[in-house]
Parts: sequence; structure tokens; C-alpha cells
Amino acid sequence: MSYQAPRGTQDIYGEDVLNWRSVEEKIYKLCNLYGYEEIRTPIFEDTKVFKRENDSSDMVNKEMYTFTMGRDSFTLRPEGTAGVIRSFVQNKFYGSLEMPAKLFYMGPMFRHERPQKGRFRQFHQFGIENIGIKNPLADAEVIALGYNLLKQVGIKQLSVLINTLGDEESRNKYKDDLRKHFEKGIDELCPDCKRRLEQNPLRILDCKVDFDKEVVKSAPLIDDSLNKESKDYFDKVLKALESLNIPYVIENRLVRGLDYYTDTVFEVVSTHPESGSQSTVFGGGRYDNLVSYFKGPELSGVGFAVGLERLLLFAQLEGIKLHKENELDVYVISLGDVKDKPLKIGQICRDAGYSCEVNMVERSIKSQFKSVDRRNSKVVIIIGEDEVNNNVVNIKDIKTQNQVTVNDVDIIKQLEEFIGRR
RNA sequence: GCGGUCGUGGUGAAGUUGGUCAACACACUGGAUUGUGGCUCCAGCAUUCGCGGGUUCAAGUCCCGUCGAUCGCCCCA
Repeated sequence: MSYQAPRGTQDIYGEDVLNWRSVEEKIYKLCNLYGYEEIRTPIFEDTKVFKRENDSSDMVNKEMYTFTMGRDSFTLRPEGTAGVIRSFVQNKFYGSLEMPAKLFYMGPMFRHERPQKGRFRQFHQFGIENIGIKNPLADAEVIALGYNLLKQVGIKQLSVLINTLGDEESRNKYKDDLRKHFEKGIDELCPDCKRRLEQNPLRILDCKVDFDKEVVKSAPLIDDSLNKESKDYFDKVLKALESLNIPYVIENRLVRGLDYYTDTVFEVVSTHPESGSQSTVFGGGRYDNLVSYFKGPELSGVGFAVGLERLLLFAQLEGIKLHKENELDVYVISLGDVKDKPLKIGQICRDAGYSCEVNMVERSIKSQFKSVDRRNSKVVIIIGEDEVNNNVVNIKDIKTQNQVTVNDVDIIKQLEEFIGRR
């Protein structure tokens, strides 16, 4: 036990890796259906890409893996959007790609948090970004993609929460209203919220400490501050969701942790009783100012990120079987001094498309048959010294127990008869 | 970053107020059945209880530290 994976990281292998691959394949297919193209950005970026001015989120301020090489400061990406937008601007996608640019990414992210169920220091996200147009239909389509991923995986116990933060004008008005409201009740707030009051009063609304306090309960709602455009925009998003038969719950305290969101924000949570306190499967929203922040044109975007560990966890909680059993066609048993014949026979099988395992350990036929059972092989080929001398093999169909002796050249013909063509 | 619980073989775990051999089950290996498995029976399988230190004649059992897991807070995917 002298070496172990760092805290909050994990090795993915065995059955797990099959589940991962199954989900990854669903993601690729879905993105293709919706016209999203993959983008692979660096795992680390200049720290400034993530650490933006006026950012009050914990993620950016105290959870980043940052290191310096010479004069440069780099950071392991804690999320995917910033890198994609940086790339979008740097590579001038707005000039070469048809708008909107529809990009997806998938890969590891890093945050130095205290691990718990559904929360890791290295975790994986699949995310999409729809950049270049501002249209409520785009918001709805983005949510639909994520929703359909969960549906295809088979997750049933979920809830789509949605809210709007309004456009710049509406949000500034709302922030002012909130500040005014909370200033008179400031003494009742927890220390975190006192800090938030200055930096981002919206965040007080989903504080779990002060959640129950009268000041918070009586706080003004965003609806009252929304201008007509923002209100219309949100209504159209909701209408579009309804037309797609996506059930949603308006959660007017939902503000989300990243500071760059404007207008629509959403979060999909597992409602499974054992999902734990990290119940968000995916979350995202619209961002009006991120592209211009990265010195690109004034373009709006919308996107989300799915936590793959959580997706897998919730699928497991609901008892969903994601992968097919690994099936083996042929197991080659070898007995005595048979030289390299088993290997050659194995190769003949594989060349014909049959999956094949060749025994290479000198051991009893009994124990080799145990391996056959364990591997769930359909056919067994038995090779002993006699078979080598006579250029034949014994070939047995496990299901029917039917065993025949055939010449080496007829092996494939016999396999076709037993288990069909490959 | 804060608080609670926990850490025994490949796995699930029992280990009483600290006192011979660290139960039991599954898995695994071998044999009965030495070229034909899935059943049964028999045998083997933790010089050691996450790691380090301390208390004691004696510690898996108590104390401290450390690492890790887990639950909640915070945060978020």
C-alpha cells in the first residue's frame, strides 16, 4: 500500500470502463444527431483564462490546481467552457464557421475540493457550447440534448430546474434591489453571505445556511426586475421546452456558481433518494459576455456540462445496465507438448473474426474448462499431442455439448456451423 | 476549508469490559475424477488487522498523529 492514487482521483477499469465507454458512445452519437462537433482543448491553460476579474466563485478562487513554470502561471482546467471560448476567439471560429458554432468537449477536469460521493478532484465532463446566436430556441435545444442523453442512458428520476437571471439591465436592477433588501437585514446573514452581498448578491439566494431565514424568504424575486425583453426571452425558452415535451420546474432561487451566466440558467438534478448531496447531473446557461471578455466579438453563447461520474452513479442507483456482457467465441485448451499450434489455431479464428483466448499455462484440462466457464466461451477447441501429430483438433459446442474432430483446415467451417459467421 | 463516522485476506465481513491458534461465507489453488467444466466432498489460502508512534506484562481492540473512504456543510458536474 505504499503507492496510491492521489486523493479524489480514481482508476477506472473492469466493468466500470465498459460503462464509461457505453456512455461515451451515446454522447458521440447524440452530438452527431444535433450537429455538434468535437473540440479538444489543452488540459491546462494560462491561469488567466480561468481566473477572470470580478469572479467570486469558489471554483476559481480556491479550488484551482495552479502551478508556475518560470514566469508563467498555468492552471489545470476546472471546467470546459473557458478553454473552448478562448479557442473560439483565438482561432477566429466566428469568421470561418457558420453561426452558431456548435462544439462539444469531453475529458478530465480538476478541482481541489474535499472529495465525497459524486465529487472528485479529477472528474470528467461532457459539455456543449452553442456560440454565436442569441435565440431562445437555441437555449431549449441545448437543454434538450442534455435531457435526451439522460433519457437514452435510462435515468428516470430527474428534475429539470430552470431560471432566468435576465439581461444586463434586468440583472443590474435586480442586484440593486437585492442589495437594498439585504442591507437592512445584514446582521442575520452568515459570514459567507455578507461577503456575497458585495460581490454577487444573487448567490445569497441559494445559500443553504440562510435558506430558511426571513430576510432570504422575503427577498425580491427576479421576475419583478425583468425588463420586457428578458421576460419575453424566458417565456419563449419555456414554450420551446414545452413543445419538446421536456418537463421543467421554475426555480427562482437558482443562480448557479459561475459568474458569467446571463438570462437562462438551468440545472438537472437526480431525485433518487440515495443520490447524496451532489445531485446535479448537468448544469449550464447562457453567457452574453464571455466571448467579448476573451477579446472576441459581441457574441452570445449557451451551453452546459455533464458530470460523467455523477451520470454513471445515478445510472447505477437506478439499476441501469449500460454495457453488454463481454462474449468470447472460442477458448483454445492445450494439453502437453503442443508447441505453437494453439497460438496458430487462435490466429486462424481471429483472422475469421472470432474472438479467441488461447491457454498458455501448463495446467489440467479441468482447470482450463473452468476458465471456459468463467469466460463464458461459446466454443472450445482442444489440442493435445495426438491432435498436433494428426493435424486435427477437437472442437466442442458448449451449448449443445456436441464435439467433433476436424482437420485444421476445416476449423472455420465448423465454427460457422456451431455459432454462425462473424 | 469545517464537523461526524469508518479503515481487518482477492471480496463481504465477525472479532465481547485489551489476554492461547484472527470466526464464517464467497472467490481462488490443488485433489477425489491424472484428455472434458458447471454438482458434491476433502485440503490449502491474513507471521497480521490502512500507515507511523505511544500506553500496557499484553492492543485488531485504548491514546495521538497521518493517509484514505464515507456522510453533512461549503461548493459544484
